[in-house]
This record gives sequence, C-alpha cells and structure tokens, in this order.
Amino acid sequence: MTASRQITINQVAQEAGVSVQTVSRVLNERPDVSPETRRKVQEIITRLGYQPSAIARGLASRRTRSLGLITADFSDYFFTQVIAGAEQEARKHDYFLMLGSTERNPKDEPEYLRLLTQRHVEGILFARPSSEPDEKHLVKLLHTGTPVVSTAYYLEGEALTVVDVNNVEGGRQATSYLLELGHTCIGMIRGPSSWKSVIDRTQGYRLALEAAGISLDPRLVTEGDWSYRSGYQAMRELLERGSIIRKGALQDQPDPCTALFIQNDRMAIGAMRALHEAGLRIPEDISVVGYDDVPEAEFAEPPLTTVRQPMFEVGEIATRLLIQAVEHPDDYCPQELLLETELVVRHSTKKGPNPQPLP
Amino acid sequence: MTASRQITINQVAQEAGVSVQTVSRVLNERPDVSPETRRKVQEIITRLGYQPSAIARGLASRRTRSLGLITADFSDYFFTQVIAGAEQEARKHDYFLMLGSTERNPKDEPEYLRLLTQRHVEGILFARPSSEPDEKHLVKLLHTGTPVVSTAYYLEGEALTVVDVNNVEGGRQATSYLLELGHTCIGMIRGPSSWKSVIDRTQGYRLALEAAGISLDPRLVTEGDWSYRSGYQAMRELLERGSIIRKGALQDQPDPCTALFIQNDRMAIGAMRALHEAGLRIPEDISVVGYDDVPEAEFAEPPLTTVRQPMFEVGEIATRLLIQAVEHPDDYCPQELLLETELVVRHSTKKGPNPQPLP
DNA sequence: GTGAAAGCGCTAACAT
DNA sequence: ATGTTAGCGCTTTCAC
Repeated sequence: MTASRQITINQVAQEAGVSVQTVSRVLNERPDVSPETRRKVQEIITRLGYQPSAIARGLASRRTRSLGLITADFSDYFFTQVIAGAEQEARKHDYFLMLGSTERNPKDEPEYLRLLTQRHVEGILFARPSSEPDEKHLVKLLHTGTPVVSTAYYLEGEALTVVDVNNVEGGRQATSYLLELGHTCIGMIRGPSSWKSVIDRTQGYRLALEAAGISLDPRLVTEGDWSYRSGYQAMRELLERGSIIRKGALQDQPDPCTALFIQNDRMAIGAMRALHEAGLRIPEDISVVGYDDVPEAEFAEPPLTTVRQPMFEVGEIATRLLIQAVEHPDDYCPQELLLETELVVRHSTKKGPNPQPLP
Repeated sequence: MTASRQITINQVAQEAGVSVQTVSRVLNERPDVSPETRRKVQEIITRLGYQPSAIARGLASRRTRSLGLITADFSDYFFTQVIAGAEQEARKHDYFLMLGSTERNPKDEPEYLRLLTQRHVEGILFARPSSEPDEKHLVKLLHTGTPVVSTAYYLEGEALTVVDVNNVEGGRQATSYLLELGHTCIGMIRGPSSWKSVIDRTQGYRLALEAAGISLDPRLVTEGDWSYRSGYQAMRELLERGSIIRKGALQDQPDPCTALFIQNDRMAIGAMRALHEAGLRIPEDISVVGYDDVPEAEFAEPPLTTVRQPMFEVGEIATRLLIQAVEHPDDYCPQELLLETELVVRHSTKKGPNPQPLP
C-alpha cells in the first residue's frame, strides 16, 4: 500500500484527453464547457477519485473559501450555540469554518489570529466577550481590511458589525416578571463586570426596578464568574450578608429579599444548591430567575425560570453578514443587530408578598 | 486604507538585499545563515509585518502542519473535553487543528472528510462513537495511508490506533460500589446500543452483578439517547414497570430496586427529576450512580455520585500518537490504549438493604 | 553561507 | 468551446 502521490489535475486532463484548463472549468462549474466534455471529465474524476487541492486552488485564486471563528470557550453552551449556527450557515454557503478557542489563555488571541490569517481566512468571526484590556491586534486586523463580524463583542472607537442579543431588555424581562409577581426586594448575582452583557443585563435590572420606584441596592448584588461554583459561592455571600433571610438585617432594608435574578443558568443552579443547603425552599421562600435557558435548566430542582437567548440565530446571522462582507466588500457597511430574548417560565418562581394586578 | 496586496517573501528579500531563499532559511530556522544576515532579515520581517503564507508553504513543502478532528457533537461535555486536550497537544507541537462536527447529520462525515483531505491535513483524529452503519469512506481513508487515530471508536476488521477509556471497568466500578453498599436489585439506564461504550459499560454491570451471584435482569434495564429528557423518560418507563417501587411487581423479583446505574450524568439528572416527581427520595429511597462527572453533577440535587473519565487526557494522548504517526510513519504501529476511570462518591448513594462488610 | 532555477497544483487572462 | 501561457508565494535542489 504505497501512498502513491496524490492524483492531480494534470493526470485527469491527460486521461480525459483535454487540457488542464478544461478540467478546471468543470471543477468550477463554468458554463463554457460542452456537455459531452463535462460528462467525460466528470467520469474520469470519479473513476480516479480525484480530489482538487484546496491549497493549490487557494494559492492560485486567492480565495480559500474559509472563515475563522475565534471563541473563548468550547464548553460554554452560549458559545457552543453560536458556533453551531455559524457552522451551519458557513456550510450552506460552501465555506469552511476554522475554529479557534483561546480557552486557557486570552493572551493567545493574537497568536491565534496569526494562525488564521496565515491560512488566508477570508473573514473572521469573533464569538467572545468584550473583556480584554489589550486589543491592539484587533484594531490592526480591522485596518487590514479583513472583514470582521462579532457576536457579543464591541470594540470601542471602531466601527464593527455586531450581532448580539438585547441584554438590557433581557435583564428587564427577568426583573419585571419578578416585580409583577409581587417581589419588591430582588437580589442579583451578576457575571464578571468586564463583559458588556453583564453591564447591559444589570442596566435592565436597574431600569425595571426604577420603573417600579425602587432603586438598585448594591448590597443585594454579588458577582460570579459564570460557573456553577461561583454561583454557589456568591449565594453563600448573599446569605451571610443576611439580606436574603433576615428581616431588616441590612440598614434601611425593611424586608428580606424574596427573589433573585441570576445572570446565567449555571450560577443559578449553583445558587439554588446553596439556598437548599441553607434550608430555603424554592420558590416558596425565594424565587429565582436565571438566564440562557441551557438544556439542564429544565431539569434543575426546581425547573428554572429563565431568559432564553437565540444564540444559534446569532451565529447564523453573524456568519451571513460576514460572508456578505467577504463577497461584496463594496456594499459593506458596519451595523449592529440586536435579537430579542424570551422569558421561559418554569417552577423556580412564584407570587411574592405584594402581587400587582397584571397590566 | 486600500487593502494593498499582502507582503510577500520577495519584498522582504528585496528590502533586505538578499535572495528569497535566504529569507526562507530564516523563516524555517535553518542553521546555514550567518547570524548577521539572520538578524537583518528578521528585523525587516517585523518592520514590514510580514506573515508567511501557510498556503504557499503548504503547496511547496507538501506539509501543512495541520490535523483534522472529526467529532459528533460540540455541545457534549465528553467530546468537548477530548477536543480541548487535542487542541492543547496540537498547539504544543505547533500543529493547527481543524475541527469538524457532523452535529446534525452523521451522513455528512464523508463530505467533511473530503473538506479536510482537500485541505491537506496530515492526519485525522476521530472523536465520535462507533455507530454508523456505513464506514466505507473510512476504510478507504485508512488505505490511503493518512494517519488516523481515534478515541472511543473502533473499526471492525481494521488495525486502528485507538485511545479510549476502560468502560468495562467503569461500569463495574459503578455497579460494584452499589453492591458493596448492600443493594441487590440494581436497575440500569443505558445509552444507545450502537455505541461501543454502552456495550462495555453494560458488560461491566453484568460482570459485577455476576460476581455477586446476581444475573442481569433485562426488565430492569431501559435505554436513553444520553439527553436529560431521555433519562427522564427512561425513568418514567422503569417506574411504570413497577420494578423500582412495588415489591414483587415483576414476576420472580421479590424486592423492588433500591439502586440505579445510569450510563451518563445527563440522563441521571433527568432520571432524578422523574424520581422526585414520583415522590421518591434520593438516596433514602433509591441510590443513583451516573457516569462522566460533568460539571453540573456536583450541583445536581442531590450531588451525583458518578464515574469520572479522563477525556482531556484521552484527547492529549490521541493527538500525541497522531503526530508521532505523521512525523515517523515508519515507526508507526497501530495500538489500543485504555485509560482508567475513577469513582466519585457524592450524595446520591447510600447504604442499601443488605450492606456487605467492606473487603 | 548564499543564490538561481524549477516546480508544488491550480486558476486568470488571454488566445484561438 | 477549448488551449496556452504565466503566475500565485513559497520550498527544494543544486550550484557556487
């Protein structure tokens, strides 16, 4: 089984008794080939099992039909959904998606970007949070003329196409729902403050509270890093402060909190564990709303009320826009697209002490 | 900002006043360049921001330094871990990993393989279950001489390097632990029967039971598709059969089952939800052991006892072997490597009716 | 230690 | 409708 050198376009041409060019035309589905020749060439191609070299084609045509996708974390449901959407859309347009995750170390990003540009990706999709302090490499990339689209990521001072979810509205949905149920003291566990989505969800929380005449009390807020464990720990902290269970434990706060908005489902599940350990019942003693609608939310104990984000669609749309920018650079114009979230009510929430009449 | 054509090796050579080859030598860290020339060329490279084209290098050298990885599902923790391990190892050896998931449709695999081989990956890693009926394209791939390593996947009749986890032992660990706790009627929810890991875990279950003088009772076994929901449904089915709660509900079965081995954590979490809904307490009424040790297992209600698999290491080792096969094809020799599992005891299990003295 | 020439497998641009 | 020529940006081979 000697791994004989791969079959090339030359051999196909020779075998078919035509020129290389003609084979190339068949390969690229050009119209200017006689049906007969086309058929013959195609037959030889399948008979020989010929596979055109994407490398050679890329070099000659300066088109690789591949896109790069840079993400932070493959094991995060959020990004996983974006990737799945991007994959599907790329495939549909016959593009190849090169995935790169900076997983362990965000400092790898410039290095990763290099790997992608060296491989001549025609456009790059960012699916990661806006949190890195040093974005020089990105600004440089943008000025290079390479089409770039991002999801959930904004670059200050740069016009960038962004497809994202309306996080302000999502935060407001979660909070308003709790207010409507009659909860007036609503705690929050947020994600890392460097993420734009965290700032936005927090803003939604604030807006909803203010619309109800309540001002945001920072003593009712803690921060996690999105993990189950951090949600557990943040909840413990909140419990120790006494704001959740002890009446008037905090100065000026007459009632203990009866509800929580937690900015992702994993932290919410971790927090519910801490609540159970503290002997609190959900939703009888305290209502909990999460964010994301991960698959496990439905099977949490109790099933988690949460805010669903259309991340698959975000990936799809972002990729569509990227391909458009690649194929029609002249029509390109940076834009921001915001998709809407949806509240999914399950069993971790119930009526609070001051139920309001529904509007 | 006219996207002026990229800088090429020619421009670097010209600017440095040397020939293209010399630049190439510097690029490839060849020893036969005078330190002075090397320094000068390097300076020009950084000054110009020159990036060698991986495409052109690949074409000329017939080496792309890239590997392909085919997986079934990005959102599965199991595969995600393998990918992370593979990524890290590939990067360490300066290889680029091209990821492909056949997500939606396993029939896409030949197509995907084509995309990878056309891009001249030097080796391919399979991280997907052994379940497809039609593997002709794989046999063909193997006979092509392309190095292939697989995790958790076996191809009948073909010598293939496989890195996997000892699933027989894992299934035995879970079952033996329950037996040691004193459970004598142990139900099981298994994954799809086309997966080798399912066959093996089931075999471990059988062996452990037989060692305790119990024979496998198929009436105590149902099947799921690994999802939370399927675990939930499988549990409902088991409950309806009566084997779990009603004494002697099944002919010849004097006692109701007090324990369950569930072949992955997600199904276990779904199953626990069904048990709760049926009013059963875990572990007081019934003990549950899962498999995988996914992050959420620790935060399930109750925290799940499970079998941990070193999937990250599986990915690392598989990639290391693949790179070895790529770089030293003559030393290559197909082998099978099995890594060991580890029982993680949490709170979903407790002593059963007939506790045995620990050995 | 360095350079010149040839070519990797394909497509673009021009022929005919 | 088909063929010819000249690259794409690099490495390989062989010369000096």
